[in-house]
Amino acid sequence: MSESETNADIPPYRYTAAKAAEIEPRWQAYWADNGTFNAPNPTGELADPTHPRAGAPKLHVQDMFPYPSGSGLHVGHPLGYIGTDSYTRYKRMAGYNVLHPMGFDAFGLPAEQYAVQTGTHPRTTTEANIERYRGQLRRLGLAYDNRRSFATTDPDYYRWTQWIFLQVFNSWFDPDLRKARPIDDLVAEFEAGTREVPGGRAWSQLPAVERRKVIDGFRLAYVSEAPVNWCPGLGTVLANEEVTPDGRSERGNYPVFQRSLKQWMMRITAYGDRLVDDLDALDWPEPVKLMQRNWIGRSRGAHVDFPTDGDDVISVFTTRPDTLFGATYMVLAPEHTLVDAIVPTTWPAGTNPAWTGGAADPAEAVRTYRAAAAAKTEEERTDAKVKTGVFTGAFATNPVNGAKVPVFIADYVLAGYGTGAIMAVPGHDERDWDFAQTFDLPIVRTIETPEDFDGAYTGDGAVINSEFLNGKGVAEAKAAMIAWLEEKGHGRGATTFRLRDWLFSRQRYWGEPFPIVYDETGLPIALPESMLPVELPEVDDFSPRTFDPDDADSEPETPLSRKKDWVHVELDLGDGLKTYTRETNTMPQWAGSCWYELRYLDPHNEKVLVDPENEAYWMGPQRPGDPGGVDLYVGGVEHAVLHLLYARFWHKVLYDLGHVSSFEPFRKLFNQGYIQAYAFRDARGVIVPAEEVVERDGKYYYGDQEVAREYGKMGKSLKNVVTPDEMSEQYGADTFRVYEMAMGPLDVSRPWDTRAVVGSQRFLQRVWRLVIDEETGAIRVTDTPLDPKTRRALHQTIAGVREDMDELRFNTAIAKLIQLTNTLTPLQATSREAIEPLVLMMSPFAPHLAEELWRKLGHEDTCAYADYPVADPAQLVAESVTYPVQVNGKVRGRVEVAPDTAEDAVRAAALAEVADALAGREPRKVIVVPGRLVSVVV
RNA sequence: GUCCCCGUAGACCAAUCGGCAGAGUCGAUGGACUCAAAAUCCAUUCAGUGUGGGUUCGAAUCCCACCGGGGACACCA
Repeated sequence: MSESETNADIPPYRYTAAKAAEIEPRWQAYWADNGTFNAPNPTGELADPTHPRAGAPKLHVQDMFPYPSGSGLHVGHPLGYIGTDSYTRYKRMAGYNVLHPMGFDAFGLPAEQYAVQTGTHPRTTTEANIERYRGQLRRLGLAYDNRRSFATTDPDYYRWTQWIFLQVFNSWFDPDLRKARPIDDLVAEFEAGTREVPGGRAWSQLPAVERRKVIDGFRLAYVSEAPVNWCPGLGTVLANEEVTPDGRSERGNYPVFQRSLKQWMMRITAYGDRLVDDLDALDWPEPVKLMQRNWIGRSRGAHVDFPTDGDDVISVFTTRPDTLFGATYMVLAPEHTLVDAIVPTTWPAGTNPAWTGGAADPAEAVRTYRAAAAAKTEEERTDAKVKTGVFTGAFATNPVNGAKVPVFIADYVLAGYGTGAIMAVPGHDERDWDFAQTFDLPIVRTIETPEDFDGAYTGDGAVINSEFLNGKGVAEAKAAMIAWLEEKGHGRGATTFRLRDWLFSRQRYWGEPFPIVYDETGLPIALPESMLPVELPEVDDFSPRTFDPDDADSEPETPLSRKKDWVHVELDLGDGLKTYTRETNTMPQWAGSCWYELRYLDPHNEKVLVDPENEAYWMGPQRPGDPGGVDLYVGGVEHAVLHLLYARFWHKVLYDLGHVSSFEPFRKLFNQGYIQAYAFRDARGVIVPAEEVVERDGKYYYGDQEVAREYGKMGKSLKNVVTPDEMSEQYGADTFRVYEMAMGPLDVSRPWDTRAVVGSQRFLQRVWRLVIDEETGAIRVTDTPLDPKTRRALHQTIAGVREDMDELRFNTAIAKLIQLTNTLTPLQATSREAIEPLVLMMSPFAPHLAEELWRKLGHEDTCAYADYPVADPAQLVAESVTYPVQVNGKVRGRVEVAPDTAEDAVRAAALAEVADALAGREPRKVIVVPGRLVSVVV
C-alpha cells in the first residue's frame, strides 16, 4: 500500500512524528532567538539584573564535554545530556538560576590522524565535526546557554590554558604550608637566607645560570630527563595513566617502551596527600574514589638505612618498620644504581650454591640475571609462580640488631617504587615468604602468629623477638620504631606514593603550544602574559613522525620543530632583542579539560580566567568545610582517574594561588550508564546489519539465514549504530528523550531497543489528545474542577515526581506521569486543574511538546520559567487505609479504616476480620505496622 | 588471585525503615474501529525475586556460602 493511503486515515491533529517535526524546530528557534536558557552572572558582560532568576539560588550542572569525533553522535552518547537537561529544566522551574553549558574537547589524536590520512587540516575537520555536533544537540532540544559554549581549540580559550601553565610554571610547592606559592617567594627566601639553597651554597655566590637551575628544580612544571613511556607507533610519549597494565598505549594499543628522554613534567606528586584527603569532602561514587586512592597509592611507613660492608648505604622504604627485627635479607631491584658498587669480586666463603644462579662470580650472576629480567615481558614477570633472583655476594647490616643480612637482586622488587630496594621480612610479607622458601632464607617471626599458621602472617598481634618493641601492638610498634630510627639517625618516617609526576608534553601537532622559549643556556623562559596566546602555527606537514611500533630506539620528533621560522624567534623579554628557540612539544589532550568548568562561568572575560565574583557565585563553597565546585557533574566512569585527577590537581593549584575560592572542581559526580546494543553474526562469523535482522520464535534471522546475537558497544564495526537523528525523524526528539529517560535509571547500562520507542510516542500522543481534539484541532480543556479522587491522584503524582526528579530517578517520574495521564484519559473532559500541572511536569522530558501545549492552553510565554507544580499536603492524606491482615505470614483478610485510626482499634478490627482463620486459637503476638499491615502470630 | 557492583514476568525496569512482589514500557493474546490492514484505543496474559542456608512474626531488601554477568586492581614493600 502506498504511504499516502496510510497517512489518509490518521486524524489530522494527532501528535505524530510529522507533527513533532513541525513543532520542534519552531521551539528550538524560539529558545535560541529569545536566549531562553541564558543564565545571568552576578557581574560582568553576562550579568542581567532583569533576568527572572537573577540573584536566585544557583545550580551549576555540567556534562563531561565530548570529543567531536567524525562519526557524530549515536543514541548512547546523549543519555547523560538528556538526563542533565531534564534535571536542570526541572530545577529552573523550581526557582534556581541554572547554569548548564556545553563545549567541545577538540584537541587530540583522532583529528590529527584523520588529517594525516586525508591531508585535511585538523582544524577543518574539527570545526566541521563541532558544527555537526551542535546541530545534533540542538535537534534534541538541549537547553544550553549557548553564549558560554567554546572549544578547547579556540585561541581565546587556549590562551588561558597557556596562562594556567604559566601559573604552574611560576609556582613551587611549599612543603611546610602544603600549598603552591609564587616562585618569586622562593627567590626572596633564598635571597634573604631564610631558606637553605640545595647543596648548602650561598645564593649570592651562585652564578645566574646556577640560580636559574636551582629555581627550575622547584617549579611545579619542569623539564626533566627521566625514563618516560615512549610509543613509537604513535610517535609520542605518554603519561603513566595512558599506558595499560600490559605496557601498551591506551589509544591505538601500540607497544610502549621505557626511554630516558627530556620532557615536561607536572609535580602532581606534591599534591598526593591533598588529592587523597580531599576525596572525603566529595559526593562521588565510592568506586571512583577508590580508584583514585588506588592510583595515588599513598603508603605511610619509614625509610631505613642499611649500611653495606663497603661505604655504601642501602636505603629502603617499608610500611612495616615494626617488623625490622625480622628483616633477614634485602632485595634490590635489578636496575638499582647501587648494585654494581656493592658486588664483590668473588663469592663469599660458604655461599649457598642455590643463590649463585650457577655463575662463577657475583658480577657474572648479576649480569646474567639482569639480561634475563630485561628479556621478560611485564606479563611474564608478574605471572611468575616462583620468585626468581640472585645473590649479589654483598651483605648489609640491620641497624636495629647489627645482624649481617645477604643482599639479593630480584625482579619482584620494582625500580620505580619507593627506593627500589626493600628489607625482606619473610615472616610477615607474602612475597618475601615466597622468596625465602625458594632460596632457603631464615624466617624470624616478630609478630605473635597463631599456632598452626603457615606462611606470612600479615595480621595484627603482639610484637615478639624485637627487644624494645616486645609486647606492643603493630600500630604502636610502628610509631616507636620510627621514633627510635630518627633518634639514632638510622632512618625517618616517610610517606610514598604510587603516583608519579605527570608527563605533560607530547610530540604532536594538534595541541596547545607551550608558552615557553629557550635562550642560549638551554633553560626555559616563560613568555609574558601579554604574548598569549601562542598560536599554533600553520605548517605544511602536520603529520607526526611515527615509527615502526616495535622500534624502541627511535627518537621522538615534534611536528612543530620542522617549522624553523616559527621555532627561532626574536623577542625582547627584558634584556633587549634576542633570538630565542620555542618549545616545540605540545600539551596533552587533558590540558584543555583540566579547567573548562571554570571558563563556562565567565567565557568571554579578557582580563581574567574567571571573575572572582562569578566563580564564588557558581562554584564557591556553600558552607564551612564545603569544597565548592560544580553541583552535579555527569559523565562516564572511564574518566575516573585520568581527567578527574588532572582537573583536581590544576584546580588546587589555582586555589593555592588565590584564583578560585573552591578547592575542588566537582562537588558531586554521577556516572551515567551506557546504552549498548545487540549485534548479529552469520554462520561465517561476519557481522550483519542489526537493523535488518528480524526475530522469529526467539531466533534471529538475516534474510533466510539464522544469525547469532551478541551484546556490545554501539559502533560501526558491529553494524548496530542508531543515531538520534534517525530517532528524531521516526518519532521526534521528544519521544526519543522520553524513551531514553524512561527505559531505566540513569546510572544503569542497558540494551537499546528501537522497537520499544513507540511506547513513549503513544504516551505523548495521549497527553496531546487530552488537550487537543485529533479530528478538529479544537482545545478540549474545561475549567471544571477535578473530582476529589482525581485531585488526590494529581497531588500524589506531583509529590512523587518532585521527589524522583530531585534524586535523578527519571524513569519512575515518567512512570508516574504516564499513570496520571492514564487516569485522566477516560474522563469525559480534561480539566485545566489537572492538565496544566501535567504539561509542566512533562516539560523537562518533552520540552517541545510541553511548550506547544502550554501555548495552546493560552499562555504567552515559554514554560521554562513557569512555577513547577507544588503538591497540596492536604491532598496527600488518603481517605482510608487498607490493612492486609496476616496470620502466620499469610494474608487472611483485609480491613479498611480511617487513616488516623488508633493502633488498638486497627488491632481489634484486624482480629475480628480474621476470626475465622484463627479458629479460636489465641494470638501469641499481634504486630501492627502503622499504615502498612497487621501480622498475627498464633 | 584480591576488591567492588549487579542478578525480580519473554525483554527493559518498579517496590520508602525489612511489611500485600508490580508503577510504567515493549512483546504476546483477545476485543473495538476497518472491506481489510496499519495506526489508535480497551482488556488479558506472565514471575514469587540466580541457587542453598541463616536471622526475623515477616526477607527482593539484612547475614553466610555458592553460581552467573559486569568492572577495578593485580608483586607498590
